[in-house]
Amino acid sequence: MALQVYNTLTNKKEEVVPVTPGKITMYLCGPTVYDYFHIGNARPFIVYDIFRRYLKYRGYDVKFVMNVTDIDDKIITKAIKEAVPASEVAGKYTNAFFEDLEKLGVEPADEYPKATENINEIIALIERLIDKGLAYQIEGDVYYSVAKFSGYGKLSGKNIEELKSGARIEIDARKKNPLDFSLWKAAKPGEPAWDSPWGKGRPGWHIECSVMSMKYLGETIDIHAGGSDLVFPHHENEIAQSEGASGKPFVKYWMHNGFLNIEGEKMSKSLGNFFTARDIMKKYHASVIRMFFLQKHYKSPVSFSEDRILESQNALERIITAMQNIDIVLKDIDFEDNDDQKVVEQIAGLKSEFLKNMDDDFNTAGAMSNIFDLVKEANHILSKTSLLREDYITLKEIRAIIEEFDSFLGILSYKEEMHTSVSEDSLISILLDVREQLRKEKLWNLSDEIRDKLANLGVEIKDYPDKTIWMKKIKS
RNA sequence: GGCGGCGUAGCCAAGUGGCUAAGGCGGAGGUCUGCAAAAUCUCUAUUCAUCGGUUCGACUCCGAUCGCCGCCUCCA
Repeated sequence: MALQVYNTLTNKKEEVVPVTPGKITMYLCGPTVYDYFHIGNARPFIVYDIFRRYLKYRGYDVKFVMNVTDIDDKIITKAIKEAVPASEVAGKYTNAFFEDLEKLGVEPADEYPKATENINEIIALIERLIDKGLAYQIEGDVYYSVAKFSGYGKLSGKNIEELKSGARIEIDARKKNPLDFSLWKAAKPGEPAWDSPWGKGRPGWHIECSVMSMKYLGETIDIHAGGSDLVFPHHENEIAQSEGASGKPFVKYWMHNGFLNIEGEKMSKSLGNFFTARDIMKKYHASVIRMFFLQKHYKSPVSFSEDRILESQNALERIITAMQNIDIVLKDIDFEDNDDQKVVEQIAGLKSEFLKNMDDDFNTAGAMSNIFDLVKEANHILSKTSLLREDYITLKEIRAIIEEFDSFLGILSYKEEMHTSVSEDSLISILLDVREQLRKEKLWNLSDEIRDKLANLGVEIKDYPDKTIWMKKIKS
């Protein structure tokens, strides 16, 4: 089955046919850097990271761009509050953004263009829109005239007349239409500003994504993604700007992820009901957070709570433990590398189920169940008293395939990074050596005391016939 | 009011017009183990919000009702 994606533009699942065969251009609306991002903001960063890597795994040449909005009302407000330059606020949280992304195991985008580094291009696009009669200038501000763009509303399914009658739209008497949005904002005293044909000012929020998408990926791109709250007005406005200027379709497939709710409400900065990703990661491994999102469909709303995260942690440990157990069994086995045809076919069947789910609008929740099918098969073999040659081959295959999938899932690092501190590692290994001696002498009281005390410190021990392994674990 | 989405076991969560409705977490019991942990085996939805309709047949399609959420204002 070919790769299918739910397209917000058509409200249907569609087969992905790239603009250029074999290549995928993908744009994700990035952060406004005025604060640390929260765990809800992390969702698109993680899920589209997984999708992008999956597309690469499937053989597409993927070019992925995410913008950084580094000039904006919120940044200015924060800068005033903290009595520092806006650029300092932006700089600080841009750095934090990259740090957190890396910790989340997100592969760097091909480009991270910043608004302030594309002012000339932004001005050029606004001029183009003015020339085409789609935008107009008032006292140093420039507005987009939505009535001039016939496709306005096609993404969000809204029409201009209905929107106009909506009570929540702020009326600015200078605008031709209340829905007209700003492309360029005249500078107020003390605000950061750039020279432009309309005087000193700064770009509106929507224009930068149009500029950067077209600049780095072309006038028509394959996938443009973001949270579902961006459908209107942000993405609607991007279409108006981009298609208004280029006359070409802006995006083939619009993808929108669902929200993270907390106690039934959307997690958001303005509601104040949020946890920053960096705080969550102090307590839970990034792989656990990825697992949490992987177990849900990206379009569904998700409730956040520590219980849910813990559930994901336990589920992830089932996979990790199986991988460790396979390693222990396979470690001393030397078998010639000739594959068993029956095994290969069986595993290929399980593999194709997984890929089928991923191809179906990135059904990661379904795909994860296929991973657990593999885990179950491996555990089943591991529990047998004596293993046949084909058992070893099956284990080897299962291990390889899960590792292969992890090239885009990014969850197996849980194991490795639970052992980060060298000094801690060596101390524990000494304790375990001692305990091993005690166990040989059947001094169970002492050996159990070591185990229990380590457990109190969050170091969990598992005894196997020929070795003992340990990992750090957070208990609820 | 308009637009979009959702309601599947104790919890999380896939899914299909028709064989036994995935998987995970949690729970119960048995096995294994010095004890733990891990693992394994068995059990944990005669039923998919409610009510109608279409159909030989629907949880899956259509309509209505109830409930929940998002967007319509900055927002992932």
